[in-house]
Amino acid sequence: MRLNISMSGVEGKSKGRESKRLEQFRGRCAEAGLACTHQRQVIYRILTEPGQHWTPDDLYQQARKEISSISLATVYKTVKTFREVGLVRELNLPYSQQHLDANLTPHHHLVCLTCRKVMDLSQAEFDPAFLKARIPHGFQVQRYSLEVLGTCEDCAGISGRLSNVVR
Amino acid sequence: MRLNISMSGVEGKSKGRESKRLEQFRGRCAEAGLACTHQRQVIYRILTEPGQHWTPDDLYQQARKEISSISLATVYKTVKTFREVGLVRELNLPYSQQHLDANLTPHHHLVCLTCRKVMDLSQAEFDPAFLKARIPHGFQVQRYSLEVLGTCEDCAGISGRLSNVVR
DNA sequence: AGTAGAATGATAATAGTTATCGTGTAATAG
DNA sequence: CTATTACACGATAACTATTATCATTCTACT
Repeated sequence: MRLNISMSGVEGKSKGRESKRLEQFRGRCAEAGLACTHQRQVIYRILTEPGQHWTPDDLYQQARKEISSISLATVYKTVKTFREVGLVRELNLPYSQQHLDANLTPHHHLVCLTCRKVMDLSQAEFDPAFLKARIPHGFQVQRYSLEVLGTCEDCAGISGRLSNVVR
Repeated sequence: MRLNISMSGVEGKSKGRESKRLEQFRGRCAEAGLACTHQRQVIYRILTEPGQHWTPDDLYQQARKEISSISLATVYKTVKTFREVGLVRELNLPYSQQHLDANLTPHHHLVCLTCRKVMDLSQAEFDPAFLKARIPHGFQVQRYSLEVLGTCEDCAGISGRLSNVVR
C-alpha cells in the first residue's frame, strides 16, 4: 500500500498552515540531503509541539498512534539524524534517557528533580536578576548547572567544521 | 587477610595531611551512616583529586591500581551512594557515561565537544561579562546549556526532603 | 512508470548501569 | 581483644538505553 504524504491527524480547517509547515520541513530535508519520509514528517511534527521535551521512547509511543508499524529503531535513527543536521538538540539532564528539544532559539531549562518536568526559560544573557525574575513562583532552586559547550584551543585546529555534531 | 585502614600510595612525608583528610572522610561517613571501607576511601580520594571529572569506568581503572581485586559494581554502588549522601555530584553532559564531580562549591563547566575535556569555571552569579572573562582564550563557545534544577511548585508539598537525591 | 540509492522495520548486538546473592569485613558490644 | 551482626564487597546475571545489521520498501529523480 502506498501511503499519502500528508500531515495525518490534522483536520481540514488548518490544512493550509500545516501544508506550509510541511513545505518548510521538505525544504530543510532537501538542504540536508534527507528524504522527506512519512515517518520523519510525523516525528518532526511531534517534536516541534511547543514546550515539549521528548524522550525517544515517548516519541515512539506518540508516533505509533499515527503510524502503528513504526519501529523504535526508526525513531532513534531519525532523532540522531535530526541532531546531526541541527533540526533538534539534546538537553543535558541528569536522567538516563536523552531528551530532545526542537526549539533552536537560545534558551535554558527549568527541571523539576521530583517529577522531571522540563520548562523552558528564555535566554537572559546570564543576567542573574533577569533570570530570577523568570523562575516561576514556587519553584525551589536547588542548583544551577551551566555547561558551556564548544571547542577548546587544542582542538580548534584539528577538526574545524565537525564540531557542531554533538555526540 | 586483614587490611590496614590507610591511605595507601601516599608516602610518609605527607602522612599527617592525608590522615586529616581520612579523618574528615571518616567523619562524613559516620554522619551519613556509612561504613568507612578501604574501597570507599580510595574511591573518594581519587574523586577529590582537583580538577578531575571521572567516569565510573575511569575511576575503576584508577582504583584497580591500588586495589586490584576491586569490582566495577563496587565502583558504581559507591558512586551512587556518594551521590545520594551528597559527597559528589553528577555533571550533565551530552555523553553517554556519567561524569562525577566532587567539587561541591558552586561552579560551572567548560566542555570541549571534540576532546571531551571538562574544565571548571568558577561561579560568576550569571554575570555575562564576568563569565566571558573566565573563558580561556581560544575556546570557541558553541552553546550554553543552563539547567536550573530544583523542585517545582506542584512537587514542593509532596516530597519535602527527598529532593536532594538526584537520580 | 522505472530505477538507484536511501530509509524502514525487525531483530541482534552493544554499552552503561543496576540487581542478586553468597562471602567477607567494619563497627559495636562484651 | 575477640565475638557478633549488619552492612559492604565481588562475581555475575539482568536490565535499560542505544546502535548496528540486513532484507525489504519507499523516495527522488529520470
